[in-house]
Amino acid sequence: MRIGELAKTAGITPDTIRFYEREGLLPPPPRGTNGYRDYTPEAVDDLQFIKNAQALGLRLSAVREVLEISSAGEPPCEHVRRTVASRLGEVEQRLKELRGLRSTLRKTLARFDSAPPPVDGCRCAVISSVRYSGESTS
Amino acid sequence: MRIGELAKTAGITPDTIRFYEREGLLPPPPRGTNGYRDYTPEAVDDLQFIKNAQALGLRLSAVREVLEISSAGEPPCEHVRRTVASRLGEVEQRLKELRGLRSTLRKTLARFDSAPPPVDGCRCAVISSVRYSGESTS
DNA sequence: ATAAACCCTGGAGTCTACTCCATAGTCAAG
DNA sequence: CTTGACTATGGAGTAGACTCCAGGGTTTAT
Repeated sequence: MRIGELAKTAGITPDTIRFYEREGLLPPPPRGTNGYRDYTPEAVDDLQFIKNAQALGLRLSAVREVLEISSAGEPPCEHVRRTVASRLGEVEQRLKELRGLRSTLRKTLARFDSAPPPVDGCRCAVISSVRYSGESTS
Repeated sequence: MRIGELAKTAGITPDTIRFYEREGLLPPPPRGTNGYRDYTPEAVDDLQFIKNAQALGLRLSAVREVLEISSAGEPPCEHVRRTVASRLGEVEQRLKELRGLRSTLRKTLARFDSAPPPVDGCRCAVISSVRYSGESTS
């Protein structure tokens, strides 16, 4: 099948597929005499694999690592397990941060209700008095 | 004071201060005859204000909005309140997503324990069978 | 006087995962 | 045959918040 059909089947765009190929995430398919990529149905699974990995919050670089190990003949499962475990750690850390941030935001909002009326030319007394507990935010 | 001293006091780098100035987040200070920036102690508060806003997870563009409103003579408090409230909504949404992702990751990890031993040349049965509930992840 | 440490500018690079573009060749339908 | 839909390539652009660099002037301490 051609790239457009594959894209529609996988629910992404041809541009993304070509991007994955450039990035080494998708094996380059054979080409027809016109130069068009000619995919086998396997490519759908390849793309689904990438989507699944992304759904776990893995980066494309992690996917590439897995594929490299895999194409070296090793079963990449142990590597994947470690990647997933490490990702879980990140997510838990992030949850902690966000809970702290939520608390700060709530307190900040509450402070607006008890804040003195704004003075002309002031910056914002509430923000100026923010005290935060967490670290990174974004 | 000069930029290096201000930077040290505020706990950031001179590069970041110049960046803020370029971005309109920090008023350009007067210059000495040598062209060096010459800050008043107020600049420390200005930087602290930015840091506080960032600690609430606000973007620099939001900070800039606040400063623009403020320098137009209006007290920006109501705008800030709405910004903070909206940010709280984002954070709560993100918490929801991350809890979903954490659950998926945990289930995925658990599946490694009950997975059949890896076969040579396999991609990774566990990832291939991921079923996710949440939407965005990153 | 000389070296270390500071300051200036404009501009490019970082990271991630795409997305869009121009230019051009190819194919299918009417 | 023309029109429109598809494909190809290489390269640039996006967001966000910096960070680093080259190439040059200045200050400070020894």
